[in-house]
Amino acid sequence: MTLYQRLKQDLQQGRFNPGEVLKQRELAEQYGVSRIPVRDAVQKLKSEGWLVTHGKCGIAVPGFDPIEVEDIYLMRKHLEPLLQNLALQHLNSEILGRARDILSSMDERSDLTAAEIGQHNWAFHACLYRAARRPTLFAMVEHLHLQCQRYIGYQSLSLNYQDRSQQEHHALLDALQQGQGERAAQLLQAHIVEAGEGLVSFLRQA
Amino acid sequence: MTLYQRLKQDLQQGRFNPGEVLKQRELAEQYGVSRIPVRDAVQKLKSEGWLVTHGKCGIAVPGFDPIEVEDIYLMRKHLEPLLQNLALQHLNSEILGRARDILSSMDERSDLTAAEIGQHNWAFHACLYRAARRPTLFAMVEHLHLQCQRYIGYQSLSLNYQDRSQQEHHALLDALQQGQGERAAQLLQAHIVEAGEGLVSFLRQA
DNA sequence: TTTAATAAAAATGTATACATTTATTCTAGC
DNA sequence: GCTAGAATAAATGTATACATTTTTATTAAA
Repeated sequence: MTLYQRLKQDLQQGRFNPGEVLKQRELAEQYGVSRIPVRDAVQKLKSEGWLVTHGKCGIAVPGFDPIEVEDIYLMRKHLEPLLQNLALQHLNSEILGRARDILSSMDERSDLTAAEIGQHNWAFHACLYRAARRPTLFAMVEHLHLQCQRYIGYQSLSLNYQDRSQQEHHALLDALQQGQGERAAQLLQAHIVEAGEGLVSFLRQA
Repeated sequence: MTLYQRLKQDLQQGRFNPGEVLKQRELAEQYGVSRIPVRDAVQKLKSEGWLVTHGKCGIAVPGFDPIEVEDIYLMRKHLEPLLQNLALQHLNSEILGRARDILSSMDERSDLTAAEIGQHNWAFHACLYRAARRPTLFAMVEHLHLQCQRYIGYQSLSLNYQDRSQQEHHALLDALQQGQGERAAQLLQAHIVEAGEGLVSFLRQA
C-alpha cells in the first residue's frame, strides 16, 4: 500500500481534524518514510481536494464548506442524468444484474459504516455510468462523488437517510429495467437534489 | 518561473508531439534541473490532463481524442449557463465594463496567436463568472476551459472561427447589459455548442 | 508599550546517491 | 528460426544532505 493510499484512507476516515495544519516532516515521521513520498502523496491529495495549501508554508485539512457542497451537488444534478442517459442504449441484463446485486448486498448488511455505504452507493451508480463508455465524463462524475465522500465520511447523517436512499435506488433500477429512461433520469436528479439538500442543511446547522 | 510553469507553457505551445514519450531523466537534463522538481511538475501536469501515464514507466503527451472533446463541451454546455445565471444578480457596470474592455482589446489586435485568443476568451467569460462568487463551480469551469486550450493551442481552427465567436461575445454582453439573463444563457449555450461541434468535426477529419 | 528591523529557527525546495522496479537484450534449449 | 529464461540496462521510487525561503523570536528605537 502506497503512502498516498494510506494518507487518503486516514483522511477519509476522519483521523485528521478539519483545519489541522500538517507539516511534511511530521507526516514523514508519523508514517515512517522520508519527505519525498510525502510530497508526492500530498500533492496528489491536494489536486483531489483532500488537502489544501495553507499560506506559503504548510498543508491543511480542509474544513466544511456548505457552499462547496452546494456547488458539487449542483454539478452532479446536471451531469449525472446526462451520463445515465448516454448509458441507456448500452444497458443489458448483465449490467442491470450487477447493479441489482450491489443493492441486494447493501440491503442484507445493516452494519455498514458511513464510508462503506458511500462506497457501495458509488459502486451502484458507477456500474450503470460505466456502460456509457465516456471516460472523461465518467471521471468527472467520479471525482465529484469522491469530493462528497469527504463530507459523508465524517458523520452519520447518511445513516438516517439510508433507507430512503435505498428505496430510490431500487425505483431507479426498476425504471431502467423497464426501459423508462426519461423517468429514470428524473428519479436520479431528484435523488441527487435530495441528498444535497440534506447534507447542506446538516452542515449549516452544525 | 517554476519548472511546472515552463513545462506547461511548452506543452500549451505544442513543443511536444502528441504520443511522444518522455522520461524524467530527459526532462531534467533538458531543463537543467534534477529529477525531483521534474517529478513534482509532471505529477501536477498529469492531474491537469497535460500529460498522461504511459504504462508503468514513462509519461506521454496525450493525443487528440474527439470523444474527450465531446465530453468536455457537453459539460461546459450544462455548467457554464448555470454559473452565468448565478452571476446575474451580482453584475454591475464595473464588471460589465471590464468585460467590454477585454472584447475591445481583442477587436483591436489581429495578430493574436491561437493560444492568446484562447486566453482572452477565457478572461472575458471568467470576468463574468467570477461575479457569481462560487469558487468550486468556477474552478471546475476553469479546468474545463484549460482542457480545451490543449486542443486549441495546436492548430488554427480558432482563427477561422474567431470573427463569429467575437460577434457572439458582443451579443452575449449586450444581453447581460440589458438584464436579459435568460437570453444571455441561451446565447452562451449556443456559443459553447457551436465551438464544440466545430472542434470535434475538425478533429474527426484530421 | 508598540513597532520595525534583525537574527534565529523551522519549513519547504532541490541535488545527489542509492534501492527497487521495469524494460531490454542475450543466450540456451527446443 | 523461435520461444523461455536469465542477465543486463534503464527508468522510476526513496533516503539523505544541503540550499533557499518563510516563519517566529528577539532586540533596539520611537
